[in-house]
Amino acid sequence: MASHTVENYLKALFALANEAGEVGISDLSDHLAVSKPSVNSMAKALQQDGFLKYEKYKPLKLTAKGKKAAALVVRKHRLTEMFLVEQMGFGWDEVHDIAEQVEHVKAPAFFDRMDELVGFPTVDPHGSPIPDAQGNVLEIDCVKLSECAVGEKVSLVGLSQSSKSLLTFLDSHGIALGHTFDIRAVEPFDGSMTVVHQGATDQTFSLKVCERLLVNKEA
Amino acid sequence: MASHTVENYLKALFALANEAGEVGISDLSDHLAVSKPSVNSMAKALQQDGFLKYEKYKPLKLTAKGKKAAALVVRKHRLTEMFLVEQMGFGWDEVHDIAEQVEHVKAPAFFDRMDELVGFPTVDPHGSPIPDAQGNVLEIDCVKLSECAVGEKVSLVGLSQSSKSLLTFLDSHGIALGHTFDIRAVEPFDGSMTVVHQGATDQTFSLKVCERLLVNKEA
DNA sequence: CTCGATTGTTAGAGCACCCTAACAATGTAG
DNA sequence: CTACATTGTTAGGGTGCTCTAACAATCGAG
Ligand SMILES: [Mn+2]
Ligand SMILES: [Mn+2]
Ligand SMILES: [Mn+2]
Ligand SMILES: [Mn+2]
Repeated sequence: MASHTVENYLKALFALANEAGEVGISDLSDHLAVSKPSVNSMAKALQQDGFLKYEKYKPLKLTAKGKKAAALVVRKHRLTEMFLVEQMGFGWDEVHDIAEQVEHVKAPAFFDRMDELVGFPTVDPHGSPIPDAQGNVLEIDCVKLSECAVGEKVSLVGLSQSSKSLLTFLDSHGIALGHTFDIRAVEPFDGSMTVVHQGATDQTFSLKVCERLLVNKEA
Repeated sequence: MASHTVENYLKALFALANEAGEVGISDLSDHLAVSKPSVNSMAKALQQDGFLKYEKYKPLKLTAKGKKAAALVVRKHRLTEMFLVEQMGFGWDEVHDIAEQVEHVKAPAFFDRMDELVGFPTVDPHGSPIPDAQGNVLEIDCVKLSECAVGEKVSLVGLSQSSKSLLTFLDSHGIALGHTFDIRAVEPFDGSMTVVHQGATDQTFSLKVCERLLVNKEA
């Protein structure tokens, strides 16, 4: 099994590839808060173990083996988050840091039981998909709220880069997954949007917020 | 916070001191499956951090700080075991290895919630006491079954060194914590005991088994 | 008291992971 | 096409934890 450290590298590689396409040494260095030379030598080590294809000055590419290993760590992370929320009563803004550690436990039965107890979920508490036991990830069909037009009716299905502060913001506005928005107006100047939340209250969100809300049309 | 490795050393030190009194480098070496030179240098490091009093060729002695740190790891381990059994449906013979890893998670809220969800237990699934949040351990009043005499009626309150094979043995004989035994006979030749289990079935246990069953007189 | 077994220590090295300083390659703006 | 910013690499070193080989201290039996 991969070490705690290696698992975190793989997860970061996987996440960055899925949002930025190409992953460079610097991206990983920023994301993991580790120096570039450290990433560089880890890249060589991961290549050695067949997790990565690495060529000098070229973007890093996970191999099939690397992708699967990464997806399985993501699976453990997201199952843990789901378990923490559903079975242990934590808030969706409290679970990421705990899951960041629990994901490294080597005990398949532990995660299998979590899966069972929360009813084999397909998404985590932030709407991100949970890879299956083989490491396959289901793509979720959604767009950023910021890309929607006036008049559309959408429902919140996920978040892109759910940070603690975003989650707190959403909590304070009473917003949760599944809630609906009727888009009333888009301000051309700064891209802020005015919507009707849950068919009831009017709310205005900055572009920054709208870019991080992933929604599904046809509410 | 102490590293995964240091936490395991502290826990071993604590456990060995509580059962063997004096703890030597070799004891720890055996218990942790690590070479004696490794233990030797770790002893110096732990001394450096104030967890241990170390003098050449003398037994190792945990300081108050060391004892508290160790007890808090034990607390996390045993709360985890309790949680795994009570909330997740694992058997008492499956939880130790999982807890051995989960105990190293740095997230007080995680363990506090476990504690709450299982109702602030004082003993783990094997009858061992759970230290409190300050690191105080309650001594449990018990004796080995092997030290009891014919005619006594006792109840099982714990196990000394509960190994997987012991737990499996007990399971296969339908024995659980809280069960009662009427001591019918003690074989002078090999120390084996014949008892009435739960006031119903007759069973005979070898000395080896009887030495690991901790019981309470006056059932 | 002495010898041999046990236990503990030192020396020397390796592996995983991390760092800074210096330099090289790459890509882009002018 | 050059100049500069960005990105990546090498060199060299450090920490935590581990090991084996060799040697030293301690303890108990005879
Ligand atoms: Mn997360
Ligand atoms: Mn992690
Ligand atoms: Mn245990
Ligand atoms: Mn452990």
